[in-house]
Amino acid sequence: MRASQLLIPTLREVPADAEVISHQLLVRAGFIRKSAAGVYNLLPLALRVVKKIEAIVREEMDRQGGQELLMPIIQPAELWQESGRWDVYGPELFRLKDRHGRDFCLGPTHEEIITDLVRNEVKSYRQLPLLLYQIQNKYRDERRPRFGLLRGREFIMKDLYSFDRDQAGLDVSYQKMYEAYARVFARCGLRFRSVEADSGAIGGKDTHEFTVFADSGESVIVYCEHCDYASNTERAASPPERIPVDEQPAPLKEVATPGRRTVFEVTSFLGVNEKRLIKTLLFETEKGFAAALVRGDRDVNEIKLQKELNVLRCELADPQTVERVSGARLGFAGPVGLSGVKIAADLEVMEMVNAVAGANKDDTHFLNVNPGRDFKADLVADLRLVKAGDACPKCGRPLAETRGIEVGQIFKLGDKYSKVLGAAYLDENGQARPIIMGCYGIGITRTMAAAVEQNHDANGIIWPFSIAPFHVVVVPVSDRDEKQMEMAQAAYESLLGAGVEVVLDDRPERPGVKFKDADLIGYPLRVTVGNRAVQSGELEVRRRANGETVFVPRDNLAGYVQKIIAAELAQLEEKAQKYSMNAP
RNA sequence: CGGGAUGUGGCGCAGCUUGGUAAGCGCGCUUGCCUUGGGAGCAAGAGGACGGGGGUUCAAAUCCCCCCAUCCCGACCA
Repeated sequence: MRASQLLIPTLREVPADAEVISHQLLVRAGFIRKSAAGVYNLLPLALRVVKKIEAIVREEMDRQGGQELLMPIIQPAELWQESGRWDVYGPELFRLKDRHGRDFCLGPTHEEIITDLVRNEVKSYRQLPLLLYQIQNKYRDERRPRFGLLRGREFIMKDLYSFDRDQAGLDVSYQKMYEAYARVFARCGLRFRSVEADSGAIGGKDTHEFTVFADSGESVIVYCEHCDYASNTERAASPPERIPVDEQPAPLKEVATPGRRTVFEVTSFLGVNEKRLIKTLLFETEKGFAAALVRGDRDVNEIKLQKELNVLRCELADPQTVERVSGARLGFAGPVGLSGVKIAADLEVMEMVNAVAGANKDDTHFLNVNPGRDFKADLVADLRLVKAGDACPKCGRPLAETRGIEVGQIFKLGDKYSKVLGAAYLDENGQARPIIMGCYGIGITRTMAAAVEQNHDANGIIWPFSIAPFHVVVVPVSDRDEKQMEMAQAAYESLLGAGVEVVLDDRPERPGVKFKDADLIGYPLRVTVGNRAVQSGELEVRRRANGETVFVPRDNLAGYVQKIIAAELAQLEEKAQKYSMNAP
């Protein structure tokens, strides 16, 4: 392709509305343009990248026996009503009506549609297992779309659904997808990790997220540097820290703590360690108020809490509510004598002896609070938010923390959807059984953005060879120098002939402009044709990633470039290989 | 949804406090000359009526009200 004819509108300045680097660079380098908040045009370069990622995904899905199909974006409300999610999904579901007033939605996911399809078409155990997938646009009316392609309202996703006879079959399918996912992201040149995750509203038990390490990521994950443990903090388990105590419970005692509101203020005023304080946080749920108790130096994991309380809504109460419910200003709530509130205590709290806690009275705390004796917990569970430095639940060594972008997630659904939607098969004995399902998503457009987050420098994007929109750009230094243009043209044609994806930058621009654009766009290789090349017959091949430059005789160019590309792809394949048959 | 901010040619911004004497700058774009190894130079041009609506005023980009859009923080997140 000739740059003079391609739509690659590069920008010199950073767009004012782009915050994260992938958003800035994709806009500046002419890959995307915004249409509305969270809705983007994918320009020719971006579409090429998307297609590259899709091709890798297809290969890996097919390798595991996946079959591609295509399901509708517009989905009838009836199916969603049948599964119960029409009401549960909330305002995030894009809803619309047709001219007859029938309700539809734009699919945010396709469990309903695929389950409907399968329940109608699959009747026998002989038809199972089945791995069906599609690559399709998805719609979620996010409350707050942000970060460009990282969190859009319209995005491209690959979703695969597995259908098995039983749990053992599901385990096999899950295993296959785990391997496929690791291979996909390795081949895309991403540094990632599979992490244990929370299954959220989709339900199901086992689930892993594939997370690309990046500071701009929205998920916080903890991982162990010594073993293979990694988990989203939303779900990370936290074995209680055992603190040996040789004290005997002492009598409860009230002390004045005037104006000491925070954990730090109270403990330093009383001269005790934060680990001795019981932090009491009030939450409002649809089932009433709940108090979460954790040690003073800990934070509450609201997702764990919500799960343990078995509620849909769980929000930290505001100060007025706290005052009303506890009878004291914010900062003086405690479990002792707290009534009308469900008390959920973290495991660690139950082991405390002679602890400090709020007295539900202004400017007052209790000393020598002993769980069980001074208050009863309605619920004892792991409620705390894991953070860096906490012990790894697998090997006990300190965990590290990092941020990441979730590019894929795999779930074991079980019979959640097949039961409500009535997707069953007849087994060998003629017995009807629910189909056991799994679902597996990869954010294609998000993966593209994540790749930019991980692969860029001050000058622009550095595409991995496997997903670069083009492999090479040929840059004649002067468009007015006939010999250079001729040589560039010949180089371009020889590369084209060799099957290399190449752009000839034939624009009448000064060399600086073309070099800057080449770096910004992120072609992995640049072939420069200047006077030196004309005189020596050797072309300059420069690697975008490290600036390394090699001079290659013109007749060897195509072969040389082919070799580099092959080597780079082989290297990625080698990384992918490591993940094969290497499951959770 | 709560809090904050912004909206002026394609992009980035100034002007708004103290209404009038102004729509201005840089980049980009067009034409010509010149230049050609890291976003050159000179010259001449095209392009906005200031997010939308209403109001105050002799007079509004500037003041007031409503709405919309966009971004940030939070909440939320198959």
